[in-house]
Amino acid sequence: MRAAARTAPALPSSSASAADSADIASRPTLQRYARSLPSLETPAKTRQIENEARTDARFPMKIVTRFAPSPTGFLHIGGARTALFNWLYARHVGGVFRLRIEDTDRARSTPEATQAILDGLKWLGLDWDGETVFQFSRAARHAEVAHAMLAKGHAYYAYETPEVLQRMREAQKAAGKSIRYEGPWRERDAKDAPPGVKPVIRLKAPTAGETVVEDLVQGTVRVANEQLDDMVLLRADGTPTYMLSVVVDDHDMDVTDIIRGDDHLTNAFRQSQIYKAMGWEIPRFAHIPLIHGADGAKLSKRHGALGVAEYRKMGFLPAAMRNYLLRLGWGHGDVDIISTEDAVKLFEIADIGRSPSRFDLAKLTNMNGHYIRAADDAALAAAAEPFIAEKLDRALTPAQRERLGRGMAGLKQRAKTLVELADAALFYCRERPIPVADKARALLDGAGREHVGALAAAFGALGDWNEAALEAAMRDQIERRGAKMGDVAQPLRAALTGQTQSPGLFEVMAALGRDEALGRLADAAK
RNA sequence: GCCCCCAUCGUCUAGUGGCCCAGGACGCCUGCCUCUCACGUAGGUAACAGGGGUUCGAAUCCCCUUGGGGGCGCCA
Repeated sequence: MRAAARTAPALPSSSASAADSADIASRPTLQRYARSLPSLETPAKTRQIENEARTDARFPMKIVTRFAPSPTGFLHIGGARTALFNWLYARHVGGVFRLRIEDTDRARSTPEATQAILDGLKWLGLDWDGETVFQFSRAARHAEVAHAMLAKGHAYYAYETPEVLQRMREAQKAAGKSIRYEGPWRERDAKDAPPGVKPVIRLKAPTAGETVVEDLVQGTVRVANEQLDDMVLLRADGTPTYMLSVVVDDHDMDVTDIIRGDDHLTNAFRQSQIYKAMGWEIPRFAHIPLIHGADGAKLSKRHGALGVAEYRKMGFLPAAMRNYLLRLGWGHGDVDIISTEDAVKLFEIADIGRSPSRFDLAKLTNMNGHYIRAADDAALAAAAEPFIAEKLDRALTPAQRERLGRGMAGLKQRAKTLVELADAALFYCRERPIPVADKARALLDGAGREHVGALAAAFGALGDWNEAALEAAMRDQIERRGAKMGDVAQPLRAALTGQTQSPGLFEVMAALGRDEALGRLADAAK
């Protein structure tokens, strides 16, 4: 039946590498499916047999997932997670992950939003296979399918205007009835059509029985067909509705597994009716619970939902973001820290949870700290540099960049975001004389300044400028002066960094380098 | 209003009938480490929504209630 579907206009093909890996995907994947299916009852078995059939050499079974956002705003956290899950699953089974921009709503779609989504996915490191499909460009094919359904008797013309429909809905609401289309055109002949009204094409949906969706996350979900009405497939202006477009595109793109938000669960019923009407194979559905805000309310643009770009600006690392999003609704035992590499190995749809979760910035921040600490020093310095340059309002000099690189090991223990890291790193990137904070200045009065002066002399006499030598010299001075480490260390820190908090002193001096460190001490001892 | 989904610490979750007077992580509190701040480390706080069943035995299975969420467009 897949073959029959090949009448579609050419779609951009998937990447060659993905096609090459198709055979590896077949066997183990089947077993995984058996596990990930909600029950071992008849439907599951039937589905497994269908999968067997598709291992036919001409149409090797290949998993195809997709992410299909509509470009009406930025890529928010929920969309990002949906994309991540689709991406992970495709990579896990050696399948294909595709991107489709659902821009059929011409009034609300913008190129800026499309760009924001693309940028967000790239930043998150979710690469997709093949070319991006723009749904609007396929409108003619959607209309073609609507007319094919008309020809098969699975659809009909309906002549109500939007205003009439609106009144019908209001009447139903007032009468306490469920809101469904119950117009006369399902049975009436088109020749009775009122003049001047452009018709829509509606699906002739079954009125008896029930529609069942075998959802990989929610299990078997069924609804009585009398609850579902005859939805519009093609608008009066000849453009397709979402419900039609998704089905046609998913079919034409050979999508086998649809992982998407819970809010689409009821759509799945209607969509499977379209699949059935066209005689197309129904893909597997996995409806994942939505992410809510910290207060439990739906995450929306005006309710704490930020675009992925905002998290980037707040100094979160893509790897941390992926890990956090992964743990929102998916788990592998009780492990929290899971690298993307491991996630690709472990990700199973069967392990997706069924209950909604809340977005917790504190936990994301903690995870980000973990990834910062684990990051490579040079890579981290490069990632932090734009944040530092922005705070300084200038680019770093080569010398400052070197100090930053040498100081990174200590810096990264103390930061949970790149913004914090940049703040903490600022003193390495200042030129003498460095600005001194009030609290630090207070430490450089009287006794403090004397300590610094004595220390400067001792350090200046050192042959080797390294942490061990500096520490030995300092301990020696402390002993001679009959002081305590605590009394001497803070003034020294103030002189070196202009702050009261910093990485370890010897590390700071080593990273600063002899000339810079001694210079700063001299500045403070003046 | 009708339909669908969900329900373990404040949050993310482990748990698929006995190993659980419920484990981990974040947060919060306390101690230790210590030149500051962190990191690390030792501990503490805190949950099976309620009610009925089934069973020798229920966080786990069933039903009801309550609560939360989603959908019901010529939006996607």
